[in-house]
Amino acid sequence: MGRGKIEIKRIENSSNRQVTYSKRKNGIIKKAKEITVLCDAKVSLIIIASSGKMVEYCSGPQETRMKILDKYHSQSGKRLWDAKHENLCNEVDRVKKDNDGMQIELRHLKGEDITSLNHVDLMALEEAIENGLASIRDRMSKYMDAVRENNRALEDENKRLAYQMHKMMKYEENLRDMNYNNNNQIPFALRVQPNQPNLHDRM
Amino acid sequence: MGRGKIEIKRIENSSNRQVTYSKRKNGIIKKAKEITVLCDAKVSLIIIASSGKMVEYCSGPQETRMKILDKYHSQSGKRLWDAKHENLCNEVDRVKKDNDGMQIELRHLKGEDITSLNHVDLMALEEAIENGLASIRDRMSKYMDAVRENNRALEDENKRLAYQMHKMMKYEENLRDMNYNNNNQIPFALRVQPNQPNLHDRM
DNA sequence: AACTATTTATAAGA
DNA sequence: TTCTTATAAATAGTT
Repeated sequence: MGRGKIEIKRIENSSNRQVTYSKRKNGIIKKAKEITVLCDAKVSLIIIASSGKMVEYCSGPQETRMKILDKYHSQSGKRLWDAKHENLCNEVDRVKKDNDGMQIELRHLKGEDITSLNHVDLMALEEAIENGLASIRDRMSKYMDAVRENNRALEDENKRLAYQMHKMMKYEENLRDMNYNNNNQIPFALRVQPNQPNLHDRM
Repeated sequence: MGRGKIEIKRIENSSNRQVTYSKRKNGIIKKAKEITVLCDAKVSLIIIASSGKMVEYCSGPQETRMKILDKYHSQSGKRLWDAKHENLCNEVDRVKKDNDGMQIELRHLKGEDITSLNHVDLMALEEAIENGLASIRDRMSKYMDAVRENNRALEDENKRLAYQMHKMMKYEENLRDMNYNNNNQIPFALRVQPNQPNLHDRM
């Protein structure tokens, strides 16, 4: 119906196709409205262009479409909602399963509910926590290293000093032995205890 | 389009209405098929006569109608499915939201994706991690305390020893000054450096 | 988006 | 319903 007859097959020229789509889409919707009014019919019409854009017509208010689709469902016998319904149920189950798993993992990472874990689980959990706290641990362990190194150096120096003190005390005794005539100029308080007992037990 | 023009309003004559319905119904379905082929469109069309009889056209196989209705659902935002479906959809959304939240929390606890957090979030996260690792921290901090305490004690003793060394060296000098006649019995290597420089900088 | 020559749909009649 | 047919409507190609 136009200047020339056309075959009913895909219009290859893209812009022609687009124009024809627009015209015919309007035509169909107009027809749908007309049959609705003329004949008391109910119509649900949805058209989606190849671009994805959708237009729709529905006789009557929104709820009408639902009734129409219900009727379709019951008369065609084809599963339309059931399949959808089933898919949704499956998805809910799947996501809930994920949820439960993550909830447990979260509680474990927070140190809760870990009494029931066996030693393999615990090791895996420990590894996860350790990885997660890598940065904090890094800082802490570096700090610790510094403290211990300082500690060790102090111990070394301490030993050295104690050793020298010891030698020096011996020397002092020698001097005193060799010089009875000199009056004592070293107050007793200055005498050295060469080492402090039990210092290492505090670790 | 016929022998006479008609107004678009309900056809009161019942059999006329029925005839017109039949003709126009076929016309619309034909048009729907044509636009499907000509323009690559997707169409879902359901027509219900006032008698209740339904006819339908769907471009493509059965599953296409579901896709079309899905598209309708998502683009129009209008509720199409019954309450059961809606509840399921809501549940899926809710559970997925939970899922996402937990996934994020998990990643944060594992130290991932934390660059985007502001300082309040980070503090909360830190607190959670700290609580979770309370036992590990406890052990570590007790150990650390012991190390530091030992360190401090060693430092104190070190200072005390150094002070006494200092005094003793003075005393030795006095002794030497007072006894020029004695030959030197202290090798140079035994002379004490009273303290070790920069020891605290290692912290 | 408008025009218009044609095709197509269909109202009325049988 | 279906067929026919005159006529209204839709629209393909064009501007």
